[in-house]
Amino acid sequence: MDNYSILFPSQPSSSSYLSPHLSHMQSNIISSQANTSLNGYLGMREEGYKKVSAITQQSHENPSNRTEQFDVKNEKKKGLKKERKPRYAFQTRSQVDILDDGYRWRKYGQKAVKNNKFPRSYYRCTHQGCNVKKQVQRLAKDEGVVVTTYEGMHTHPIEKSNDNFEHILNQMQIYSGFAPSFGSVTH
DNA sequence: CGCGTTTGACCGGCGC
DNA sequence: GCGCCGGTCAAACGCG
Repeated sequence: MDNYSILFPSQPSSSSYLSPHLSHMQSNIISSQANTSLNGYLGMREEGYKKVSAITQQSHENPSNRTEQFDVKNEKKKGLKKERKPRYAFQTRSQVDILDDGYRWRKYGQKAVKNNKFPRSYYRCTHQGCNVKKQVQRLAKDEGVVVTTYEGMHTHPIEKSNDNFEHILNQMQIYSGFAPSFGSVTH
């Protein structure tokens, strides 16, 4: 956790090691809604999503309930494509992939990424009724950089409230206008 | 025993 | 239609 620092997308990588001055955290948040060139920097395919609707993440997709999934399929048959929530990407310089952010995540998949020797991991928030997902992936170019992509927003409080990273989270929420999950590391 | 991870299978979309 | 690709499922497994 000592080497948590932010890589600013708009800056050359010359001085990518920064002390964690998290008041600048918002610079690191890339919204898929904004459709800026920053997405290109991340090499993500946010623009490839067909529908970014502003629906709240309701339980239209219950992992443990097969019948509900059938409903979703029915919906799709009516011509409704799978709706996508906006996604938010972070870049963080860290040795470890697992950035504990105060929420509880359950890993549900891992896939190899093309042109990247590192795999991408898929996590889902384990909170009841919370369908927030995130993907964690390491940059092929710079293996010191971890890209975390959040999908959806938490509608529930953080479950852990540990050390000083908690107030950092608050900072982020203030600056960015949404409630990212990021922060404390269980040490 | 409850919860989280691992990992191959599966599935839908898309390009050819 | 077929194969690739990104994403998800779920059974088996691991661990406290």
